[in-house]
Amino acid sequence: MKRNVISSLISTDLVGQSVTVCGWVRTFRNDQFLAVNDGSCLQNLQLVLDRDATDESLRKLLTTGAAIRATGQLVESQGGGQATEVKVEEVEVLGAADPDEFPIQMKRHTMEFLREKAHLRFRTSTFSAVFRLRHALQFAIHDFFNSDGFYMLHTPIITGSDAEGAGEMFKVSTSDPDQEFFGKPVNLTVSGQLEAELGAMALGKVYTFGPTFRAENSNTSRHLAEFWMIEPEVAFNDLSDNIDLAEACLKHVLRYVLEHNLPDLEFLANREAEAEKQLPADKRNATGLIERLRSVTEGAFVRLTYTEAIDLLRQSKPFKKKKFKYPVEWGVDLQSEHERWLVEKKFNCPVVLTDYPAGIKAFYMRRNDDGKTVAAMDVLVPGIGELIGGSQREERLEVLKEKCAEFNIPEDHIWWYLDTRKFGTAPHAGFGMGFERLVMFATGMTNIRDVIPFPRAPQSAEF
RNA sequence: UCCCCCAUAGCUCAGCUGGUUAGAGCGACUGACUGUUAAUCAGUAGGUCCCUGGUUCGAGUCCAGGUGGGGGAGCCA
Repeated sequence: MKRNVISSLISTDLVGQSVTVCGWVRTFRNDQFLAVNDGSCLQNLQLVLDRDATDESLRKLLTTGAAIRATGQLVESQGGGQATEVKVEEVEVLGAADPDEFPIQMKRHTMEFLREKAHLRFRTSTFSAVFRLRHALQFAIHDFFNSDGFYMLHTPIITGSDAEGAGEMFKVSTSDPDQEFFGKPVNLTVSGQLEAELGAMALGKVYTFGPTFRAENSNTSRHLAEFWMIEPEVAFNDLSDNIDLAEACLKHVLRYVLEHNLPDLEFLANREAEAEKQLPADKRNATGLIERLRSVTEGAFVRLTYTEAIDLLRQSKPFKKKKFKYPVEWGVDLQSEHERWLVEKKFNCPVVLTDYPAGIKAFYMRRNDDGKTVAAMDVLVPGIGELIGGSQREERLEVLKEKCAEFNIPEDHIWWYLDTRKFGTAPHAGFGMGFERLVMFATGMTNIRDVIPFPRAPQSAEF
C-alpha cells in the first residue's frame, strides 16, 4: 500500500503535493478535523474533511482508534496547532473501532490501566514515545560498540551453566519433563557474561545484548523476570578502563536520543512534570527529564571507592540523625536508602562506586592487593539506583580456583571458564547494563513494566 | 518473600457512625454549533459496589479468608 508516512508530512516540504495517509484516528472534532497518527512520529496529522461531501454513515465510523486511509492535498494549516494539514479528497475506513468497546479513549488514563491493556497501549502518545525511544537506545548501543571495534556475540539463551550465582533460574524442559533433551538439566540464561569472556579472550572486544531471565520472586517497579541486558567484555582492560567504557557508552546513547528523539523526550518530560504535580515536593525530581539527561552527557561521573562511600555516609546528616534504617559500616552491602543519598542528595549525578568488599560480590571479580576488596564497579544513577554492575575479572588461575572453593562452585562445572585462565590468560573487564533500566532513565518512566512491550513478572505473563 | 495501602459506571474517584431508589467528573451516545486543537453547549444511557463466607432486623460500609493491583523493602540489572 503506497503511502506517505506522517513524519514526512508535518513539515512544509511536501506542501502542494497529493498525498496518501494511513493511520489510526486519535480524535475527530467538529465532524471535520481528523487527528491521525501512524506511529512514525509523536505528532498527529490533521486531516480536514469537507463536511457536506462526506457521507454521514462514513463520518460515524471515524471514531477514536479506527484505522483509515485518506488521500488529498497537503497544504499549510489554517489553524494554529500545526504547520500542515491535508485537504481530504477521499477517506476510507480500513477497520472501525466500536467506541463502546475500544478502551483507549481521548482522555487521561493511568499507567496501571494501560498496563492491563498492553496490546493496545502503543496507541497512546506516551507509549509510542517510550517505544520509539527504546528502539533508538538499542540502535545507539549497537552503534556505540560497532564504532569502537566491538563484535557482538550471541551467547546462549538455554544454558547448562549453573554456577554463576546471579539469581534463581528457570528450568527448561520439553513437554515431557522426564526426557532430558540435552542430556543434562538446563536453564534459561541469567547472564551472558561467562560466555562473553570466552569470546573476549580471542576477539578482544565483544558484547552481548540479549534476553535474560531471573526467577526471583521480585515484586518491585525495577525488576522483571525477563529483561534485556548489554554485557561488554574487553581483553586487556582494567577496572579504570571499564569505568571509562561504561561512562562513554551511557553518554553516547543519551546524546543520540537527545539529538534524534527530542520531540518524544520533550513530550515525556512534559508528561513527567504534569504527573509530579500530584506528588509531594520531596518525591519530585529536582530537575526535568531533559536537564537530567544533559547533566549525564555533559558532566563527569563521580568515582569513589566503597570505603570512601562508607566514610561519606557515616558523616552524613541522615546517619548522624539516625534516619537510615540499615546500618552503615564497612563490610555490609549498601542499601537503597544509602545509594539514594549518595546519588540524589550528595552528588545529584551518576556515581561510580568501586572496590567493594569481596564477601558481598561475585566469585569472578578480581581480588585487589589489599586482599579484602575486589575490583568491582556499580554505576548508580538518580531515580533508578544501580544501572550498571561490572568488574575487572579474576585472570589468575590459582586465585580463581580459591574463589571457586570459597563460593562452593565445583571446578568441573566451569572447567571451560577456567581453561581461559589456563591458556593465555590476560587481564580483562566487563559490565552488565540493564536495558530496561536505561530506558526508564531516558524516558522518566517510573515502573519498569512500562518500558518493555510485554512485561514478564511474578504472576504476570499475559499477552 | 516481607511490610503498608487500594478494589464502587468504560476511566478517575466520592459515598460520614451500618439505614429509603447508588453519586460526580471525564469518556461514550443523541442533538445544536461549525477552523477545531483533550473544541464548546444541552440532553441520554451506563452498576455482579472484586470473589466466598460471616455478624446484623438491615452490609458498598463491619469481620475472616481468597483474588487482583499499587507503593516500599530484600534479591539484583
